[in-house]
Amino acid sequence: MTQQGMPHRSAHHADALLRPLAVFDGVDDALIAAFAQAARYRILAKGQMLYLQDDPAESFYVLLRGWVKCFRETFDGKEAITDIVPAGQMLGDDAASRGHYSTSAQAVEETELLVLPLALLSDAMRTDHQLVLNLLEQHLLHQNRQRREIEHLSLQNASQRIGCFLLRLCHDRQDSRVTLHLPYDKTLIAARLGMQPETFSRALATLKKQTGIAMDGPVATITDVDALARYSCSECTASFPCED
Amino acid sequence: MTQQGMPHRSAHHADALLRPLAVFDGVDDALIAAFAQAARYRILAKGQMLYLQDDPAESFYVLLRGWVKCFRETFDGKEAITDIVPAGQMLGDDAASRGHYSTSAQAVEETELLVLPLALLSDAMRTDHQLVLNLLEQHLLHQNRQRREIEHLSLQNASQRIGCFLLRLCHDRQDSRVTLHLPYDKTLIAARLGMQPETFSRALATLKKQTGIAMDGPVATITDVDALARYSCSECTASFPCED
DNA sequence: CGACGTATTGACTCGGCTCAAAACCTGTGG
DNA sequence: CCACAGGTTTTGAGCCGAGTCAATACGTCG
Repeated sequence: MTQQGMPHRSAHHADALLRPLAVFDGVDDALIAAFAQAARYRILAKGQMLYLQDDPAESFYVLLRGWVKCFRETFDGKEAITDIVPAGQMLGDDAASRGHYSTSAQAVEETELLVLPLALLSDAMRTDHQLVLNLLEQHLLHQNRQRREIEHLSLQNASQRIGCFLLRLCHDRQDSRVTLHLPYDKTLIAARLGMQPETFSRALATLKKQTGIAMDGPVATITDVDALARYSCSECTASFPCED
Repeated sequence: MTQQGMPHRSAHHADALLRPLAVFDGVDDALIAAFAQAARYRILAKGQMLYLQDDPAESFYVLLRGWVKCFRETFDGKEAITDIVPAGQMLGDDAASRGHYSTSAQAVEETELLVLPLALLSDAMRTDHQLVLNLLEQHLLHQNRQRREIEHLSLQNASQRIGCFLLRLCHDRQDSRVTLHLPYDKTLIAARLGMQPETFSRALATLKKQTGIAMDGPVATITDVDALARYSCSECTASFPCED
């Protein structure tokens, strides 16, 4: 048994990692086991590409640790980030019907993931009803998040978008005072929110003045969550606890 | 037989209208018939609301004629348009799992539609595999379109967004010269593209100068489709025939 | 014709982008 | 421990695209 440090050797481990995923909720054990059997383990270094937009797709992925940036780029090198996927999420599964990836994907930092054959997913989708229902459910959630992005880009200014981003990091906001660690670079957050790093910096400064938040490097302290919500969500179509 | 002018009386007619929809592709005849039986016919006047964001949902709809604007609005009345649905499309079906509508919907002009019970859809989703696969497929398409919106909002300027909008109206562009009629008001197009009417007007003027297009009221004549594509798509992540 | 909704044009403001420089931070090797 | 190199973040100055407010043209329908 190659137990410690090498989960890739063990279908048993992969099984335990796959089972909690939302897409596998209520799905037949045998099917999950089949996926686990076929799973390969892989580590990406920071900045390493996982796949390229329009590449023919043969695998989808489950992130175990780290972050992956999904983006598309124009001919002259500008990029639009469509998603930054956290650990515990599935990635690239939307290629199942299209046959090629709709975005490029790159590791933001050192990242562990499971590699799974897309063909297996396509096959399972043909027969497993629950699986398809779960996929549909996930895509609806994703769609709502995208809808929110569009609203924010056209209605909110830079400071409000940052505020909204911070609010979404406060899941546990029964407390009015929250301290949290930014999940990744400010530069990357800026890109994610569709603005330049300089703009991010300045907008964050005004956000500090307007609402009572304080920053110490990558650590934000929000003294009054409600004030932040009032400021950020005033131009938002969703009322505060910006539901996912 | 109430044949002409009153398709709402006839389940036979509804059947013929539902069958060509992408979601019903390959679906059991009996199931389609069940939907047709339950279908009600309705006409909306221009400007009439179909449903409101966050309303409990009991129906979904199939547009037969006209256009419906889907949007959400902020507390102070600004609105973000998320979609403008053409005839032949389904509407409000995403409420099946959530139980309430995620946007408001309003008729842009006089609009005919079929009203169908959402409960029937939910039931069918529980048992009919093909239907769920079709729904998933449709949502993936929709998601790609939304992704494109996000890119455009963050990368393209006003003129390029308009150009891209026009290009998407030229499905049949083996010909380099195309004449087309704008599907609805310029004001509405402007809102759809996330800009003010004034900006739209000015941006369209520069687009005329830059590429060889001409406008006569709501009729656009594109003399050189390729030139328009070169101008509009230079900041786009998709190469020209901006696939749907 | 007059009235209303739609479209354009003008003058001005302002948010965010660009280019450039400085301030920080973090890790590395002497 | 310090010096240095690399990346990240901040600050500054100037510019440009799009929003705003206001006025004017254009259509169409009564």
